[in-house]
Order: sequence, then structure tokens, then C-alpha cells
Amino acid sequence: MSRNLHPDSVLFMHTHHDNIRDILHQKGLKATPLREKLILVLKKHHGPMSVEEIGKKMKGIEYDQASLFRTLKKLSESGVLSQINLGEGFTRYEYACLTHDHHHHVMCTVCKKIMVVPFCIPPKFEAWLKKKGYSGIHHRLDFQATCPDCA
Amino acid sequence: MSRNLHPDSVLFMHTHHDNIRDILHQKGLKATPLREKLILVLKKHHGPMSVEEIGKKMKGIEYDQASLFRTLKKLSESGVLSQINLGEGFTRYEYACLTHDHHHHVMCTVCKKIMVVPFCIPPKFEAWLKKKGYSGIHHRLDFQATCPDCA
DNA sequence: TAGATAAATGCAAGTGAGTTGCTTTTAGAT
DNA sequence: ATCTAAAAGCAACTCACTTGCATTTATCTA
Repeated sequence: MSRNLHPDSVLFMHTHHDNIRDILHQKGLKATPLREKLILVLKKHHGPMSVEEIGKKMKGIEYDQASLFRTLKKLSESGVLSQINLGEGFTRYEYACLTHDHHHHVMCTVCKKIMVVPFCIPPKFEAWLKKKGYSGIHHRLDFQATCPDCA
Repeated sequence: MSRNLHPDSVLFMHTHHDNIRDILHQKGLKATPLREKLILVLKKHHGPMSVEEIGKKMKGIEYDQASLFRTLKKLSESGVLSQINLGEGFTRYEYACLTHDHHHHVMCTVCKKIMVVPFCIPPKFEAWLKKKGYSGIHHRLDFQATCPDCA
């Protein structure tokens, strides 16, 4: 491959494209247009997206909603995405490959903007549960508040 | 009222009944059979119940599902009940009048049993958000794990 | 490079958890 | 006893997915 290409060239795009294909292949999944586009959209948007938000960004590709939901589910099960439930009555999805560090969110109750918060529960909470005989412990923590812009 | 009645007597039951009526009246709500039965069911069962679980305990009374949902919503808005979302895809309801202390839950991922946990997030978390300009801060914290009985 | 094949997609219909509009009934006040 | 706003009943609807099944396609293998 030439090393004198402009970064915006088709070949550069193609290289970028190959990264997503590789992610899928590493997880033992077929690289299909829908999957590649979905990962691209979620990789670009930082933060958890609703299916509605995802849909608006899926320009240039046609797909069935059943395939979309199935694909989101499969990608989440494979660890490419992570499912986020903020108690809104629907699931949000976040690109997880780079963001595989555990984190929590605040959502503005007015504008619905979501931010990451830089803290997690003290380890003693899970230790208490372990001592009580619980195993495979996971938790969910999120904040609802009026953000500075909406106050 | 006589002070020589057996606690299980009809009059004692009636007194008990009146308590629920009073709760409703104090909140400015009419005391109806559906509301009284709902509160009774949720008061008896300690912990958050799904609408399905509630339905099974509603023996001896007929009601429409729209009324049930509307009533649960209204009682939650009035603070008689509290709504709990454990990420299951539906809402649970808990009797809140006595349990108005803030608390969190663990749910067993196997048997779905729910227990209260005796801790809450450190105050510095909300302090951090406040300093960032957030107001009206609420949070949700819950644990998913295999309980001692299901391990 | 042409099959073979398991996996993915498309399409249509279905489900669960509520919600809405409108009419009738009823609790509580006068 | 009557009045009236609130609650309940009924039917239809919505939203967020899910399922069954036929068709297509990405990848494997010869």
C-alpha cells in the first residue's frame, strides 16, 4: 500500500473499514454491511445511544428493524457493544471495545444529555455481599439530575 | 369502642381497614376497593412487586388492567407506593409509607429474589455533581448476583 | 474460483407492558 | 338525597422489541 496517500483517500477509508471487519472476525462474527455500519456509528458517537438515535445516523444503508435489534443484541453478547439501561423504558448501546473500562452515567432529566461520572461504589459493598454468600456480583449505578445548561 | 375485643375480631379488622382509608384520605385520594386492596397487598408483601405478582395476590376483587396501572401510578405519585426499576423491562412497586427511608436492592439473577442492602453511595458523589453545576440529583443503585440459595 | 453451508437478513406477525379516549359508576361533600 | 369530581370499565392503541420462516450472503473448502 502506498505511503503517500492523503488520509481522506478511499484507501485510508478502506483501512479504517478493515479495522471494524477485524473486530468482527476476532469475535467469530461475519462482517456484514449492517454490522460494520452499526459499529462505525456507535464508535463515532461517544456515549450510550438509543435505537432511535442510532436509526437517524444509519444513512446510506437499508435494514430491517428485526435485523437491527438482533444485531445489537449479538454485538452486545460478543462484547463489541454494551447495553445500558437508564430506566427510560428502552435500552441504550455503547461501543465497548475501547470503553471496556467500567463506568457510570448522569443523565439530565431535562435535556437527556448523558455524561460519564468518574466514580464507582466502594469495594466494601461487594465485599459485604460476598460475605453474605452472594457470587457473580454486578451492579448498576446512575444519576438523574438537572444539568448545568438546563438549570 | 370496647377495649375487651380479641385482636382478630371483626372490629379489629375494621380498624386495620380504616388505617388504609386514612392513608388515602390524608393524601387527598378517594378510598376505593381497588386502592384499598392494592395497598393491603403491597403492605403485606415486603419488597418490590411486579404487576404480575400483584395480580396473583388480588383474589376477591375484580378490576381492569387500565385501572390497575392508573392506580399504581397515582399511588406512586402520591408517595403511598414507590416505583422500582431493576432493569427487567417492567416496573416494580413497593409500599412506601413505612419504608420511606432511602434504600437499594440486590436481585438474584437465578431466582429473582430481592433483598434490601444496608448501604448507599458516599455523599461525595453527589457533592461532585453539585460542584459541576448539577441540581436535583437522584440516583439508582442496584446489584445483580447469585444468591446464597442458588449458588 | 465455484460450490457448499452456516450464519445473517428480510418480512410479517406477535408479545408484553403499559397508555389513551371515552363512557359509566361511585365516593365523598353539601 | 343529590350533586359532582374523581375513579373505574372497556376497547383500542402504542412502543420496544421478538419470533418464525423463507431468502440471501459471507466465509470456508475443495
